[in-house]
Amino acid sequence: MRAAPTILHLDMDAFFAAAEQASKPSLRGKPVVVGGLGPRGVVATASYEARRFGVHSAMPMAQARRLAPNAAYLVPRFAFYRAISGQVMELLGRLSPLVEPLSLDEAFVDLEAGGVAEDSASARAAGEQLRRDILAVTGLTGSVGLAGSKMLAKIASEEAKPDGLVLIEPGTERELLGPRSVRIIPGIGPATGEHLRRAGIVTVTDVVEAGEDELVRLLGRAHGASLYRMALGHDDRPVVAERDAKSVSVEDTFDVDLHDRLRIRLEVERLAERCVARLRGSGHSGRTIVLKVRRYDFSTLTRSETLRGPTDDPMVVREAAARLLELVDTTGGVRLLGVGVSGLADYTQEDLFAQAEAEAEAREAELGDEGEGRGGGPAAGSSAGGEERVAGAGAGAGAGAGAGAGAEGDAGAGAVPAAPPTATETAERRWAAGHDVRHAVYGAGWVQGSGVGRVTVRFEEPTSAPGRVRTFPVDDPDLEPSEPLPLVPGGATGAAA
DNA sequence: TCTGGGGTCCTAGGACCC
DNA sequence: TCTGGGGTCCTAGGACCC
Repeated sequence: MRAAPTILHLDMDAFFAAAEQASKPSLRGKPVVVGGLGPRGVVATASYEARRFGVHSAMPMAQARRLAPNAAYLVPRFAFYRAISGQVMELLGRLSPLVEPLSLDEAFVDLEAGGVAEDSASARAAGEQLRRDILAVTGLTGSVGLAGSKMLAKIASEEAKPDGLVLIEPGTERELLGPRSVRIIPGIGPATGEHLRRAGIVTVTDVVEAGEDELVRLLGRAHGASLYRMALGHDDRPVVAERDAKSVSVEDTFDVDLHDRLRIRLEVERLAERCVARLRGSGHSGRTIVLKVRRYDFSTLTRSETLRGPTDDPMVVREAAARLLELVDTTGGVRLLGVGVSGLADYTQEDLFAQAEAEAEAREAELGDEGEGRGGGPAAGSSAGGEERVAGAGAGAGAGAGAGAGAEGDAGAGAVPAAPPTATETAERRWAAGHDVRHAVYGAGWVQGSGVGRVTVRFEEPTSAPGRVRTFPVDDPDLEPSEPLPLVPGGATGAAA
């Protein structure tokens, strides 16, 4: 806890929805919901207009449609959001070398380390200037929290929403937090909140009065102790610029539960390959393969296997995932499958030196197992790990960085169709709601909807007046998908990440 | 038409070692 | 052949966050 409020937390306001409104003049001031449009989609972000109808993040899309039938429903365009996020992060980088992104729309900044603020007045000035810069560069609003710790800065930005700035003066945190619900403390979710409530602990003051021992008894060592410290306003966690990834995973929820064992196996293998593509794209390999299965009744289980050494070989991961699937009973149907890799190592197969080292270590471990070797023997089924990685080295050499690019475009929020798409479905998929298009005659626009062989386009762009709607056949040769346009006049934005 | 996708951190039990 | 404590690794599950 520092004496001056020089830790800044930025949170963009209703980020995905606001980006869509900035991009589409006809949606400004109207309820907009961004999320998965399939039968099992959920809300990623609702605009403030949509929130007035009770729509919020993580709500099933079907429920949102009942609450706000007249809202605009759009699929997320992650490449677009990533490009805007990049601009925002660039602005943060001008304030300090210590910028810790938490997601596309959120970050901590250590203003003191950047030398741009040393007291309340200079911190507030930096925060206000940042908000003006973000608006000028992206056309979007963000809320800023300033405080002497990360936790308080985050609480402050929450209080500041939307489009505001709140500074918590060091020394005032106890009286500010005291009467508030424990739920304002980051990390206290519905389950912990309910657990505490049953113990008679509702406010932050209640937490302090309960004492550390009682909290540890209720919540366990780490959680209890950290909640107690947070309630006192004690939080010394530093802003950390570069955090290493710990795992990479992909998962799909299917529009309809999968029953056919062969189909399930095929999907697991496809997921394994996508996962490896992402793994390689991030320049990693990993040791532990995790299979995730969500059954028809929403019960979720995971099975994992740790190899002797890290791999980024698609075949090794695919086969491990397939072995793990053999351990799972899928009777009754499966709604979600996922494949992940953890225990990441900082190199890929192309890094031959590191690879040779890992193999030497693997051999040592193997020998060691018979003698004085230490700690846990090789996991079941891992015997293939070492050898197959060698086979993969040749195949891996060519793929490299490009592999990750495939993951860029995949919109996470949509569910996967249960059957191969028909030609019409494929054409309609090209015209995903909300995506930008260009027509040879009418110019720039975006897809308002598609179905029964037709696509409806609204012709407008970020800097134009609200435009009008026209409908075309899905295979109209004059119509083609296009890149997002800059949100601000003369802005360099928009291009895919 | 109930409930996405990508992460992080923690706990708890068992194996194994010293 | 009875007790024991500490530490690491692995697996499975759960809470939480955006």
